[in-house]
Amino acid sequence: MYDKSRHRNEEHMELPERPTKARVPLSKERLLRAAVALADRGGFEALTMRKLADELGAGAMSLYHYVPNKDELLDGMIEIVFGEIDLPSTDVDWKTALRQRAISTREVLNRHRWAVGLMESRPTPGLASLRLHDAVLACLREAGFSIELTIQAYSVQDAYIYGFALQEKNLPFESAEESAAVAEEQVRQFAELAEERQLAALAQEFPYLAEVVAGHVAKVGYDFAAAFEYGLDLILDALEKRRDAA
Amino acid sequence: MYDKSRHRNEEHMELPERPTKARVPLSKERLLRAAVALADRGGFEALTMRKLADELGAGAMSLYHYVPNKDELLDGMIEIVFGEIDLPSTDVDWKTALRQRAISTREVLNRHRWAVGLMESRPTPGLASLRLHDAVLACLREAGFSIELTIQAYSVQDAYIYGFALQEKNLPFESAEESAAVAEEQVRQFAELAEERQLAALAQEFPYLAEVVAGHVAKVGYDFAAAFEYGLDLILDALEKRRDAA
DNA sequence: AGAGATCTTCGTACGTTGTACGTGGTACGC
DNA sequence: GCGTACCACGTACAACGTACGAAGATCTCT
Repeated sequence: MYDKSRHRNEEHMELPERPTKARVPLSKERLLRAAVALADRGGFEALTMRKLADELGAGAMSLYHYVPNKDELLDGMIEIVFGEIDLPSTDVDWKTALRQRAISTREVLNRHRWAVGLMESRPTPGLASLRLHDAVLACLREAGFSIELTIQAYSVQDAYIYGFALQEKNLPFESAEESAAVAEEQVRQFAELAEERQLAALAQEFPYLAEVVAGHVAKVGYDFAAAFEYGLDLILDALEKRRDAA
Repeated sequence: MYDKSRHRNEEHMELPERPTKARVPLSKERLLRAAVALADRGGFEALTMRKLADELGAGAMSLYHYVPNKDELLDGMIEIVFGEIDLPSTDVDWKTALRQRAISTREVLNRHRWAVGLMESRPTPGLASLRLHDAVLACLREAGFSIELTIQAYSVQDAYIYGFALQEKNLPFESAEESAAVAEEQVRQFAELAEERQLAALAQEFPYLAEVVAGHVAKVGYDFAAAFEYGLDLILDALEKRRDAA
């Protein structure tokens, strides 16, 4: 990093030392943003108090002036993630609005994969989280869903969204464009296992799996965004029917 | 635990020392079962190589004779969990069969909450996992679903099941019976936040959230099993319609 | 029976983590 | 000038995963 032991201006021939970089004061805001960036870049296990401090050009213990412990740091980071999710619009019909917020949620969770599995589990929701919850509930209630059906609708949607994000969590690639990589990966897994059992025997033992992998995924690839929206529409349409049947 | 430094039968006045407990030899099987039990009891963070060794009356490094590292230990544990999930029956119609395996999956994931978030993410699926995947695909294909629709159907179901389990992951209570506890918890969270902002202001800022929490959840409680099955049936029925429309 | 050889067990030690504690420096009121 | 905050950080400790190599246990072959 840089030499912390040097004195201020004792040696007047020193470099100007770019005051902007070093002089930005620490703050909870800055901590959280740097932590999110670090986790995005290196994954959850790269988020270490020491590494985060290094990133900020500070000592590890300095962080504890702004955050009581690592758990609260995580809470703050999750609040940032929740804040990035689009609230359902009030200008369009409920299905379009909820569809959009679901897609937005998936995008955000794909940007911050470390957050999947932490967001729903935190015991104390923050303001951004509450705001989002309230907006979604508002959208459903104003669309004529009963309280009971609203709760169910929320439960189904969120389970689906977070479950889908969970499955995408540690895919080897980043964006859905290079979907052919999935096929390669799948096939490679088969090949790996084939070292223990014979490949033919494996395809024979799991014929339907082989059919799907070889016959479809490997051929046309797999578009996660499209798959997500298919299931999403399936759920939203079904919810609408339940509402109208009541 | 017990005194590891004692010699075999040097001191003949020793207790019979229950040979069954201490004499059961270590084995990968035993490791995995003990590890699952430990994680079930104390949560994921309680699963430590040292604690696991203690549990087995062994030294920490002894474990590494049966498992190359902790990650492979986790893989083995996850295989056990997958093995506990009921395969879809071939004797009943597809919807009943898949309904049953979904319910079984939720139960298993509720028994082993530490596994949620690990199972889908492992890069190398085991045999139990493959067996389950194949059986589910078989069920759908034989019910007349096209390959494309089969993939979609699988994706939607699993996303929903794992997502639901994720939401249940760190609930404060174990079984769904004491569902009133949820309400209490929810209300307590409101009360906690009310220390920063006023309670009335909070209910005013999030009116729909307040309506749902106070107006319904707190009154009738929340039955997770029923909610799960409601969403599950919604999805399965919708899938059936898509199949018949093709 | 004795001598390797092989299989299991484990003590010690290292590097990394979160963080308790106390110390030093800077800023600002009087 | 002198406290009184506040802010930054060095050191230290317990707990973690695990590399290394040395013991003990068991088996094999003569």
